[in-house]
Amino acid sequence: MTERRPIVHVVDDDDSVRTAVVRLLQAAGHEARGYGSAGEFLLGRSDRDAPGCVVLDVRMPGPSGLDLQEALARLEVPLPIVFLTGHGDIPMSVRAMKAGAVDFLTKPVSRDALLAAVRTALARDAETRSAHERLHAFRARYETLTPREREVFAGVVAGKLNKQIAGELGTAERTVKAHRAQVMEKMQVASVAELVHVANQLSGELGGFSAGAAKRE
Amino acid sequence: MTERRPIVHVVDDDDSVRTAVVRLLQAAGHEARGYGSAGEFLLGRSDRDAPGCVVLDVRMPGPSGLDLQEALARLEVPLPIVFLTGHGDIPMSVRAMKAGAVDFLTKPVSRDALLAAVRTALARDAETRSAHERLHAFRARYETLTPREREVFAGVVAGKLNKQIAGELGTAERTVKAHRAQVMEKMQVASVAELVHVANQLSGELGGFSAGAAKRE
DNA sequence: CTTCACCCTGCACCAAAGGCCAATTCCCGG
DNA sequence: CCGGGAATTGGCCTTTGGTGCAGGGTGAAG
Repeated sequence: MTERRPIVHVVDDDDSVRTAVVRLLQAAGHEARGYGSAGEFLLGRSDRDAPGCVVLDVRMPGPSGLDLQEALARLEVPLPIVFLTGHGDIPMSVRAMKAGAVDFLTKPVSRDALLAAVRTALARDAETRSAHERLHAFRARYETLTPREREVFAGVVAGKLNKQIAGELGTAERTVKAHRAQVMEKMQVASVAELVHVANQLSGELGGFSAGAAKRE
Repeated sequence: MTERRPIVHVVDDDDSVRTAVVRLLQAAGHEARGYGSAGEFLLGRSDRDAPGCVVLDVRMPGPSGLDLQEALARLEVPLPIVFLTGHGDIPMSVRAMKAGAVDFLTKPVSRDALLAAVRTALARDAETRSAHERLHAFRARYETLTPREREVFAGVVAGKLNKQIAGELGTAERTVKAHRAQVMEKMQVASVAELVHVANQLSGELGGFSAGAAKRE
């Protein structure tokens, strides 16, 4: 895979703080880059979805750190954020944490605390990123299914018999078998168990089929 | 089911604040009870796992709110916590939020903010509680499986053929079929799809079988 | 010793799933 | 108008899955 080195983005309008943090991170072996404002950060990222995390000052001229957090949350794979501020208050920190921030540190921050938070953030990013990639492959395969195949897919995952599926779709059982084989082929799975497993993971994004009982009475 | 009314536990050493909060909650239609200390709360709960949530002051004589939070986290179904304090700081709020607190409010708190937080807490409790109960039933059924049946269970969930399972267990295919039927019976599912679905949910607690491919080459 | 739960197995039978080959109809874009 | 993908259906045959019936073995508990 593209084993890209994670990048720590440091966004702070205070030059001295920013460069100090960047150097500290680099000294600890991280790839770090500084930005003077939220806008600069958003524009300057060539690699839109490269792995990494953000160290962010809350209070800055222009868009605040919280605004930036909101913007980042809309990315496909949102970068974890470590807040770092000198003028914060409790409601602000709570809001940031509720919105998924990894940590909310106050200046002056200890070297260890910052590094620990960054490590946590990078770890979280790696996790969500790999989870996301795993699902991405399945979603891509699902996209290749024809409408009819998707219906059969749903039926199979729900534990229905070919006969039942055929009845519901108003077609012959033989047809369902054909589609079913196509589904297994396209989804690259060898057993119903695997198919269900995949479906469960995708369920959030595809509208639940939930494997609800077949309920043949 | 036991549609018990959720209870809001208010823990605060300040009598006036406590009674005020309790009354406010009761006026809003909640079942609320007050406790003067963490210890009093822990001892006074007859219904160990009744639904509800906790409104908690961080700074109290004796065990602090954060200590109590830690203690609650060890319960089978931890009660969601809304912190309410007059003497908090950012690190404290961050720590509380990281530990799963629903909100961290500062005194004086607006009536609406408190009620909103309590509503959120109760909603979260109801959710985790129902999820927990759902899994509890499955776990109980899984407990009734004999060792052999569990092995077959794992095999089936992994998408293996009866023949393969038989080979691995060193028994006849017929035997596997027998166990398999028992498993379906005991787990109260009608299809492999359902079984896999259940297994996926339990996987965290049972050591993953992950439905990894059968890989018969 | 008897009872009981658990484990194992054989035979037969039916239902369901899956592979192989082939053919028809519909509809879209070139 | 035509090629081609999608959807559909058929038949045929093999492998699996699921059930019923019957029976045997072992170890722990009463």
